[in-house]
Formats: sequence, C-alpha cells, structure tokens
Amino acid sequence: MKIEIQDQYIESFKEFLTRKGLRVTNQRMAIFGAAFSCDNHFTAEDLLEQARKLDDSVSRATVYRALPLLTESSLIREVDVGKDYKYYTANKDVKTFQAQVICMDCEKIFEIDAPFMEWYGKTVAEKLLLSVEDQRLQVSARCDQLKLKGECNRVFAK
Amino acid sequence: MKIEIQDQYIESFKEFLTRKGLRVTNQRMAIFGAAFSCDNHFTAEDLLEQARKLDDSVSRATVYRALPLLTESSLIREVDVGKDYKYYTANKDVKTFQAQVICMDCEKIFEIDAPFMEWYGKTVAEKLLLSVEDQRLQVSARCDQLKLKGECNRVFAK
DNA sequence: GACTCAATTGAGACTCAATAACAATATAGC
DNA sequence: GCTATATTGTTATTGAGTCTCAATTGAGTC
Ligand SMILES: [Mn+2]
Ligand SMILES: [Mn+2]
Ligand SMILES: [Zn+2]
Ligand SMILES: [Zn+2]
Repeated sequence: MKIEIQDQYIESFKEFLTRKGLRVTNQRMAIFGAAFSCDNHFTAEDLLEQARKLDDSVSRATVYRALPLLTESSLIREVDVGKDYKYYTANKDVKTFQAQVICMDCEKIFEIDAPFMEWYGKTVAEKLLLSVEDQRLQVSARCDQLKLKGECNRVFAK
Repeated sequence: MKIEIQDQYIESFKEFLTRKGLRVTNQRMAIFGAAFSCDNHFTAEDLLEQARKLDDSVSRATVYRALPLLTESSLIREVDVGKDYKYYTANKDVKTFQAQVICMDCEKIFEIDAPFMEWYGKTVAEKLLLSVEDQRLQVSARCDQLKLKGECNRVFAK
C-alpha cells in the first residue's frame, strides 16, 4: 500500500528531527509531505507551492530552512543541473549511482544508471589522495523530434 | 616562447571577432589577456579585477558580455561546479573528456581525465534517442591533511 | 586624416534565487 | 497549564547575472 510506505518515511523524518533535538512542526511535515507527493524533480518554488496546499501558513523561508534537513536525512537529494536554481527529488527507491540527463529545451530531467561512477570515485580518491564526498554526472541534451517528445513536463502530479 | 603562443591565441580571438562582424576593442582584448594570464580557474569577478589591470575602464557588464564570446570561440570554457557562480578556464592545451574535482574546503579545482565519458555520451544518445550537447562529471572532495594541502589557492599568478 | 554610423561601452537599475534579522508564535518537557 | 526556547512569517538584504540607455568609439569610406 502506498500510504504505508509513505508512513515509513514520515516516521523516519520524525526520528531524524527528534534525534537532532529539532521540533516536529506542522510546517516541516507539510513540506515533507509535499516533497513525497511528487514523482519528479522539483524546485524550492514548486515545493513551496505544493506545501501550502497542505498548510497554507508555510513560508518561503521555512522551505529553504527545511531543504537542508531533508537532504541531510537522505530523504531527498539535491540535483544541480547547471541552472541558477536547484532541483530536488525524493529518495523513494534504492539509490545507485546515477547520472542526470536534462533537456535544454523543456528542462525535463531523467535519472539513468551510471554504475562506473562507483569505480571512478574510488580511483580518484586513490590517485589524488583525497576523500570523495559526492559525484555528479550531468548530460545536457535535446529531446526535440525524439522519443521523449510530448511527455508531460509538470513536476507535481495533477 | 610563451609570448609567441599567446600571440597565436590573440590572433585567433581577433579572427573570431572579425569573422562575426564584431569589433576588436581595447576592453575585449584586455579581458582576453586577463583570461589567458591565469593558469587556474577563475570567476567573472576574478576576470574583471584582472582585466582592469590591463584597462581600467573595463566594466562588469562588458566582462559578462565578453564571456560568451570567449566560450563560443572555444578559447575558454565554462566550468560549473554547483556553486551559485560559474568558473571559467582558458583552453590552453588539447581538450579531452575531463572531470572536475573540487575541494569543498578550499574550492580548488582539478581537471582530470575521464575518457569513458565519450563512450557514455554516445550510449546515452543512442539509448534515449536524443542529442547529447555536453557532459559534466564533478567530484566533490576534501583535500585536507592530504597531498594537495598547502598549495596556493590563488587563481591569478602573482 | 577627417567623416559617418552602427557597434560597443560604463553606469546604474533591475531580476531572481537564496539568506539574514527579528519580533511573534508554537513546541516539548515539566 | 507553564516555561524556556526553537521555530516561524514577514520583511529586508545579498549577490550573481542581465538589461537599459545615453555617451563613446571602431572601422570602413572618402
Ligand atoms: Mn549551478
Ligand atoms: Mn543566483
Ligand atoms: Zn525536451
Ligand atoms: Zn582543499
């Protein structure tokens, strides 16, 4: 059941907050709920709009304050695609090494597997003698006249 | 001789400008000269500061107007490492597929080879049926207590 | 070298994502 | 319920990058 799965994430977020001595507030839970109601990539602005449907008191500042908490708890992850604003996406399924393909025309984002990144990260750490914290592989593309054309570009479902 | 090599780039830039019906101005040449006097990665602000040493009339707007020309002519290239400002670097040597390793502490950037990206780009284009325009592989790391520690982080020489 | 005129420029206003300050409010432990 | 303080919304602010526009200047033409 979908709801049960989401309940599991809810508990996980509440635990994260209490473990850090942070309070479980209506606004934080609304923002969490909004993030997990979205199957795609969303911006901070998207998230604000959606969170306000769950709690109309949510402010922009609180969204920006909640985003680091959600990323730190690994419930969502940041996706930087070279625009001057950031995208985020809920970590609903198993995480493997992935690349982001972004269409420069319609801004649609596709996550695709890139398993060699695990090996590459280790190689870099070894060769340069530094600790690798994160890796991002982004592919800029154009999907016009192609298979993906015509797909809906909305980030939040209905 | 260093100066001869630079002269070659100067000619290349002048040709690029005239070929596009653009004028060879003092400001554009100062910005070009500043970019090529730097061995590392630099920001637009770095470039402005340096260009003003060659022509103190150079303005911020003109730097931002020149950057697309320098990238379009392949004399420099943009390096986005996920910060809210962009880095650039002069294309002095042969271009292959490279990844950027950025230290999250000192912001130093290292370019390292990542030849598999050529194959990967082709694979993505084929599998997703879209045209790949560009690829960026970024590695976030920390170089503290390590081989690279103590290196100078200044972008412009002396 | 002077003439002409469109391309270019610098100054400063502006945009927009993101952050900071602060007084008002709400949470969690008692 | 009471209290201490974490959190909030509002509002102002930052900072990279863009835009506008009047003043300037480069590059062909004589
Ligand atoms: Mn960016
Ligand atoms: Mn920005
Ligand atoms: Zn597209
Ligand atoms: Zn470092």
